[in-house]
Amino acid sequence: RTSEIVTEVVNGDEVNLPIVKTEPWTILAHKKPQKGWIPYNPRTMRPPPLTRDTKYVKLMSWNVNGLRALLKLEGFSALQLAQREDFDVLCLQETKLQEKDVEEIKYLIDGYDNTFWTCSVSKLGYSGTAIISRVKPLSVRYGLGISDHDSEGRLVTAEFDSFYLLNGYVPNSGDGLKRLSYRVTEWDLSLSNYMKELEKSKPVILTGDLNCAHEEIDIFNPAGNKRSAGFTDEERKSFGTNFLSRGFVDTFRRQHPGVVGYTYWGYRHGLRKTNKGWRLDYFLVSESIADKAYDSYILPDVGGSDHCPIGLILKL
Amino acid sequence: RTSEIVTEVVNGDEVNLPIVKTEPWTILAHKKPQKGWIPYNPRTMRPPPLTRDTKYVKLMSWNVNGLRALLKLEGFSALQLAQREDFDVLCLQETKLQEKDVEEIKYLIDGYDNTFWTCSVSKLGYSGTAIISRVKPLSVRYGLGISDHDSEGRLVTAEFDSFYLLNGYVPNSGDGLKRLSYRVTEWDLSLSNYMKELEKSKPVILTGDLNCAHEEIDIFNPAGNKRSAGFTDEERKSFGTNFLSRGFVDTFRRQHPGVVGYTYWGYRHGLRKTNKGWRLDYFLVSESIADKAYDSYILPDVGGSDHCPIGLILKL
DNA sequence: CATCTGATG
DNA sequence: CATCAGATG
Repeated sequence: RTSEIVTEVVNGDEVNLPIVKTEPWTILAHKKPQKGWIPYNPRTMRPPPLTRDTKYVKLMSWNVNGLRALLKLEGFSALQLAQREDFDVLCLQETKLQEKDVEEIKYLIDGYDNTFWTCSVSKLGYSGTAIISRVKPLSVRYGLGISDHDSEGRLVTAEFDSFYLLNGYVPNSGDGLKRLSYRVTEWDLSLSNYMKELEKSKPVILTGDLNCAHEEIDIFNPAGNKRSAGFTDEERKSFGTNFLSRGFVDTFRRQHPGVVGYTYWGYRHGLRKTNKGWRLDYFLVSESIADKAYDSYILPDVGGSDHCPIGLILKL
Repeated sequence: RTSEIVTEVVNGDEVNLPIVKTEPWTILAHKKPQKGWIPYNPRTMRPPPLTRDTKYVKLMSWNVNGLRALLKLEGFSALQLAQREDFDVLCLQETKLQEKDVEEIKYLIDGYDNTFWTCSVSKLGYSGTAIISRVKPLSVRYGLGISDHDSEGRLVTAEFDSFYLLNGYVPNSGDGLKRLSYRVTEWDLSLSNYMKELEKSKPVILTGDLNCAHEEIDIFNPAGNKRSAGFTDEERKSFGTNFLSRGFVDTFRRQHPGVVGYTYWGYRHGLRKTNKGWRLDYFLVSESIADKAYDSYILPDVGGSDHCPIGLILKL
């Protein structure tokens, strides 16, 4: 596979963007869009850049659906993405790395030498996360600290001065919803308990693929997906009770009520071209810092995975 | 993958050859070539075409290493190969088709409507053979008629007026030679018994991937492969006792003593470019018709598989 | 270094 | 329609 390489003028220079240029934000692909819903368009809906004297941190999150495959993609460059987006921390999900692969790939972006990886030990080449940071975290922990839930490498936490950053890949409920009850009653609950525990000492940020489109606005065909993994009532309710009701704010939705912004499009049937997607990737933050979220954004034009990256600019 | 498409002038017309142009015949890749050995070169070593008044049949055999992959190869056309080589019957091995795939692919070459397929039922997507013929055979049988050996779809026999044509894919002895004894004591023996049985009524032709390089001349590095599947003493001896000593003639070797002609080059390490190969594919014929073998040849320039096609022109 | 399957999403 | 693994050659 080759990612379509698009040449664009950035700051007066011609650069090759290591992206697939689909412009999904031009399309609102809802079966019955409610009145007032509009498509997310990063070109018009992002606030102006912060000035240099404002202290802030830029976080990015991306489910890469296999990091080795992404890095092999012709035209893709992690360094270029880092330079263009200028993030301080990059959180990856579904790296699908084995522990033996991590050593080779560990320092994939120059200048980001603090990297922390989880790998599934139960199923090889499955799941996996990474936190890749410019600055050294105060501490790092892997998993939930509950060995029952930690064999699939789904969570890594980095502690920074003013917050804990959790990078999670929530279990998919699977075909036939065979893992739905585990996912909702065990994983979501354990994760939110863990977050509440951490919150006692510092604000918490949870990012990653939470494998749930919360409301009808977050999925292109709500009616047709009521029993699809990621949009069951059980998962949506769990999202509400475990995360939102316990004091974590969905930063994109707070910033953009009534805006349709997807972060995932299945590979099958060219759903990305017609913007038939789901919003599965989030930045949730403790209520106490929700007002510091300056911009919670989506980069729907970055290809190479069935998910696109999302970002959060947090004022400090 | 793309096969390198080569344009060449054939009969005054420019045609795109659906082939990988490697010219292995220019190289004699023997560790210690014995005096007098020369590389096979189809451009200089093939006899002149038979005139139109001579009755003959043209048989071709090819281990395609996955027929669906071959057909998907950009630049490959089965019809073009058929037109260029003008064979009457094409025998394939390692089609790797499942029974459910056969229906779609069955009539892959216009004008060759008599097609007969075997598929492995024990291991899906493994082994498999086909006979694809312009003329309708008098009868067809699948397998050896011994159910123990017939679950892997390794043999198909077509009866024509003046011979039986057997198309076989002999079991590989495997890593660690774990199947060596089965292959030699069961398969080779059963196959040659079956051939002798058929021979009572008509001459027999066996073609296909016999998974054995018979003599040192048939492999680029004999010393290094004494315990490799396909060149063990056991397999070589079995080739001699089961086939040659029982009255079947290796037509290529009889026509070309002292000529190094390979039909297989492992994908690893670019062995094809340096002509480091094996001769694993054969046309063996009953002694009674050996003198009618006008040309037993190899087409080392046809790519798309780790084996190349071989052919036999048999006068009738 | 290819093919295939089968699991997973 | 992608990723990955593992079997096979």
